[in-house]
Amino acid sequence: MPTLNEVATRAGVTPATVSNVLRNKGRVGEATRQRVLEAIAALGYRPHLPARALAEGRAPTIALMVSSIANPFYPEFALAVENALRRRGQFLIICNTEGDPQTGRAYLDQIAGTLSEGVLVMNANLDFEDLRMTELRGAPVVLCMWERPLDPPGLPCVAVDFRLAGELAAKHLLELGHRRIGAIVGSKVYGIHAARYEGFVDAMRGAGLECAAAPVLYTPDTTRGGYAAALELLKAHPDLTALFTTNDLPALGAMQAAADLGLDVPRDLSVVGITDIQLARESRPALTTVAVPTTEAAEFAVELLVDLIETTASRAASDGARQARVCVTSPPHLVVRASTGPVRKR
Amino acid sequence: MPTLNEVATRAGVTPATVSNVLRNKGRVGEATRQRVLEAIAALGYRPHLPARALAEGRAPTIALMVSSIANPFYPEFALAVENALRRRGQFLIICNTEGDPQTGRAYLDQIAGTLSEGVLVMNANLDFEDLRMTELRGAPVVLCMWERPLDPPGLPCVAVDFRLAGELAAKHLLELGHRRIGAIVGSKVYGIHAARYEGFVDAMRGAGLECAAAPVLYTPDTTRGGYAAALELLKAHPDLTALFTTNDLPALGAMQAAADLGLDVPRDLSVVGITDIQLARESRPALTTVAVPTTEAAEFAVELLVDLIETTASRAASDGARQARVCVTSPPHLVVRASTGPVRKR
DNA sequence: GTGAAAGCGCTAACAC
DNA sequence: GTGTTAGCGCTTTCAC
Repeated sequence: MPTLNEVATRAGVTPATVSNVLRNKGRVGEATRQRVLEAIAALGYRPHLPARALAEGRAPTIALMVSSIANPFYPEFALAVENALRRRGQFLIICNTEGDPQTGRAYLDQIAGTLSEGVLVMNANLDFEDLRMTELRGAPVVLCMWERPLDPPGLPCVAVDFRLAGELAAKHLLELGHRRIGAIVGSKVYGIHAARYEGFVDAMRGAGLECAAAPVLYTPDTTRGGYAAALELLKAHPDLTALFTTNDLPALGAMQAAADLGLDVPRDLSVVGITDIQLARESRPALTTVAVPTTEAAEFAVELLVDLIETTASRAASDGARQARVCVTSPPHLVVRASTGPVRKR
Repeated sequence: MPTLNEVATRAGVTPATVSNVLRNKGRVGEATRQRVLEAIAALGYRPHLPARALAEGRAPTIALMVSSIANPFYPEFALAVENALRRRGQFLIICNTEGDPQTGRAYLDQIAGTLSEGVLVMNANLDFEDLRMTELRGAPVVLCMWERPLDPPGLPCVAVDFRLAGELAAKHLLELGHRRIGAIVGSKVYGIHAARYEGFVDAMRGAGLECAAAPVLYTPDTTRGGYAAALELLKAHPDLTALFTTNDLPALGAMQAAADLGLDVPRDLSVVGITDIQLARESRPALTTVAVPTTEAAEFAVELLVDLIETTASRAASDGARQARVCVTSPPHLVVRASTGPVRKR
């Protein structure tokens, strides 16, 4: 591979000039610029990114930490992130933590601040301590889907009003006349679905329904989890006419469970989810859900991260204790499809 | 961030020694080793990956080119790749080409051989010329899911016997007594589903059925595509009792179309796919499909790529025209679920 | 066993 | 406008 030096020799200039041409910095005469560009083309020169990273003190990649890229929601998000990064000439490294804080830490230790300029964190079950440590080491961190806009985590984040999402889902069911509503809450462990459930509870209370009356089940945030939970819930409470779930995957699972129990969705049972992943549109019946602005969140996250990287670079670790920035997306909104319908006596 | 040099000073040795300790190379006295390790721990030293990459002449990442990481099959594959890479201390960069050769080329130009030591290519609609160019530049390339083990592409690849997959799917339908079978072939454009269809045709011929009799439709390799194709096929040929599709996504779409036409799967219509993505298990009815060894393919691909990287590094571009290696996975196998059943007069 | 020195390919001050 | 000079943080021969 040709180096910048060889380009310089061939064009009869010094490396510095080639570098300037390459990055449109410094003043370069039009004639020289042409000669340099010709040399670059002739040699097929391409900048060596690690060398540039070393010299600049910043690498052209960012890391996206997810528990598993195979979870259907993450790829949609990752795609949006990659797009935003590509526009800025950055590259995306995918880090699967497998929900294990140790694996996450190992990744952070290895690449944060060296190979990766910054870190994007989707629900990956990371230690907040590790993340703060990462920040201190000079690699900005952004939490990608914080659920409580009003209750920031002490780390920069993109916040989505998931409480509202839960509320909208619940209100939709209430408006359809449902009163006996079961709730399936994904991943209590990670603690990220609490706000959604709160929104649900608020709406129920608002309708004069004491929520303790509604059966709740906590379950892993997967189709399988939703399936099992729905089965259990529906067997224990045959009078339920609707199921609220904190995520689309469990909702999809719940619909399968209903089918297996011989229940027709939405005639016998209404099901509503949250997020609006691609699958929600494609399931039969298509899932009614509260759509979350995924792409917007991804773009905000990248924007915020890049911003932090710039400022971190400039202020040379002056005031560490500054307020962590939080960036709120536009609100989630209800998408009515075929999985919900008016309540019906059975 | 502390540097290797600082570690050396603190431990009272030279950088070379620290480097040796770090990589277990060269002889280092046990006492010194201890002092160095202490210094590393005390300072919280972590190697600067770009610097190492520059010095070693090789970066610790590989690039995975896919048309879109949001396509449900790729994340499963990407997960397996990431796992295999992580075990080897390499990192994964995701490159979405959006099915556009230009975008692919831009990626290759930027990172192949600089940021990325090698390139893994999933069906990403890349120019083979660009790939060969990439190889010449010193960055090995591996095609991840070549469909014809017997007909290598002139690039190193992991081959899966997709012709057999098609054959198995067809034979399954034939054994169930189906004779009027429609075929939905995904993405003729990319040319990657031809072998699957060939296998289907072979099996049909083997059963004494002239295949021209079976209606075929080419369509994008998506749920939506399968949906539209199935709708068209079933309307034009109401006598069809089964649908063969070259991929799971279109198969899933076909099942939706059947449902929307009031057909019961599998009573009125059997549907079979190829691949066995996660969704296949989770759909209702669960999809009968021919499972492809995804994880194995991912592991083979990484192994092959790493191998090529080593040999490329050692033989200093001596014999360029060597035979491209092809690595064949274990054969696909039929997974019978609920979407296929015995033929029934209607 | 450990140290000294050169260099990987590039950027960034500053001098001319 | 363009060249000169130092590094960036690490690995790697080769002396000692």
